[in-house]
Amino acid sequence: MGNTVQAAAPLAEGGAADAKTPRTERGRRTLRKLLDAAAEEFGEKGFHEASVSSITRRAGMALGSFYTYFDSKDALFRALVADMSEKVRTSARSALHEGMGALEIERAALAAFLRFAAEHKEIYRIIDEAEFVDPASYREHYETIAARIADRLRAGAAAGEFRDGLGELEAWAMMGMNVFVGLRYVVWGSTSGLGPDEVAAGVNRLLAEGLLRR
Amino acid sequence: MGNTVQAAAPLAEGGAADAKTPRTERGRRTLRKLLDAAAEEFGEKGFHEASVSSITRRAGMALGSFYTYFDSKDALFRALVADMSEKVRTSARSALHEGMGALEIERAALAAFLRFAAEHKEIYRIIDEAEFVDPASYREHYETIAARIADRLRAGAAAGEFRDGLGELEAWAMMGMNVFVGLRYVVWGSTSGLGPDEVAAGVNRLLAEGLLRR
DNA sequence: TTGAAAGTTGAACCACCTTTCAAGTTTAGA
DNA sequence: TCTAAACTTGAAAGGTGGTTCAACTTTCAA
Repeated sequence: MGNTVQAAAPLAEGGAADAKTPRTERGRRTLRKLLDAAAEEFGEKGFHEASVSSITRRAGMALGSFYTYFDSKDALFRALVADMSEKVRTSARSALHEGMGALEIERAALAAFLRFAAEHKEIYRIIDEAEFVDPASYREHYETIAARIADRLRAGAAAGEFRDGLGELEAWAMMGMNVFVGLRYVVWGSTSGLGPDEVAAGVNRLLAEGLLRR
Repeated sequence: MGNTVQAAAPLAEGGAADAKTPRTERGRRTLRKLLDAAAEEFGEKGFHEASVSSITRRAGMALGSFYTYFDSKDALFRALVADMSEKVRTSARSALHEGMGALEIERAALAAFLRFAAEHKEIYRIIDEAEFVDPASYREHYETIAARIADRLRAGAAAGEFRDGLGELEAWAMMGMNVFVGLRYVVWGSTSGLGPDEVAAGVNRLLAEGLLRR
C-alpha cells in the first residue's frame, strides 16, 4: 500500500538477482502486486507464518502464478530484503542537503529514517527476520549503513566539527541507537507522545553533549 | 555446554510457566539435557529450522520423551527465552559494585554484557527470534532492560554526575548501542581485534564526551 | 489476422515435522 | 520386596504448505 510503484521499480531494473523479469506490461503489474502483497504479509506474519498461497490471494491471483515470478518463497523474501534495504538507505540520504553541519546531518538522517519507519513499520520485521532467512543480506544491510555513518563521522572530523578518532565503533553505536529508538518510539510508539523530530533531537543532544553534567 | 546447571535451575524453581517440573532426579537430569540441547539447536538453526527430533537426538533421548517435559516446541522456546533474558540481566547486574561512579557503572555493565555474549552467542539469535515466536517476551525483555538503564541514569543525575533530563529515550539509545556493538564486535567479531573491554571503553567515551571537538 | 511467447490457473503431489499413544522400563518410598 | 507413579520409547497419525504441471487465456509483433 502506498509504495506500489517504488517497490517494484528497483527490482525490475536491478540485475534480476531473484525476480524473473516480466516481459510484458501485464507481467510487470502482477510482479508489483506480488511484491506489495508480500511486504504486507511478511510484515504482519513473519516469514514462516506467511504462506505463498496467502500472498497470492492478497495479490488477487492464482497460487501457481507465483512461480512465474520467483523460484521460491525464499527468493521472494530475498528480493524484498534487497528492496527494503535500498529504501532505508535512500530515505536517509534524501534528507541530507548541502551546507548542513555534521551534527545536523546526523539529526536529519535519523529523523528521515524514523519518518520512513513510521510509514513502513514492516521493515523492522522484514530486516530482522533476514537474520534467519537470509543472513548474508542481513549482515550486508547493517555493514553498509555503518560504513556510511563512519564516513560521515570522518568527514565531520575533517571539517573540524567532530573530534578525531571516530570510526567504525562509534558508527555501530549510533546505528544501534537509531534502530532501537525507532523500535520503541515509532514501531511500538503511540503511547509515548514523542514524534520523529523530538526523538531525533533527543538523540542528537546525547551525541552532542553526552551524559555528563557540565 | 558449560551452562548445564544454571540453565535448568531457574526453570525448575520458577513458576513452571512452561516446563513441567520433573519429580525425580532422573527427570531433572533429562530436562537439563533438553534445555542445553535446545539452546544449541535454536542458536545454530533458529526456531523454525530447529526440530524437536533433532533436539531430542542431541540430548540423547527418544522423540516422544520431549512431551513429558514440554507441551510443545513453542513452550520450550518460551522457557529458553525467559531463561536467557534472566541471564543477560544477571550478568550485567553482577558487574556492579558499591562505590562505582555513574559513568563507570555503564562501562562495567556493557563490558559484562559483552563478555556474557562472547560465551553465549546464542542469545542474539534466541532473543531476536522471540520477536516472531514470542513477541510479548521479546518486548518485555527490552522494556525491562531499558527501565533499569533509565533508573541508573536518574540515579546518576541525582548524584550530580549526569546532567538532568535523562530518561527513557536515552536509555533506549544506550541499549541500542550496546546491542549493536555486541553484534558487531562479539558475535561477528574476531576480525576486529577489539575485545569487550576496549569496545566498552570506546562506547563509554562516546557517552562521556559526545562527538564534538572541544 | 495470426501464432508463438508470456502469463494464468488450481488441483494434486510430496516432503517434512509436530504431536499422540499404547506399551514397556525405571525409580522411589513404604 | 513390591507397586504405583514417573519416565521412556518409537512408530504412526495428521496437518501444513511449498512446489509442480498440463491445460488454458491473453498479449504483441509481424
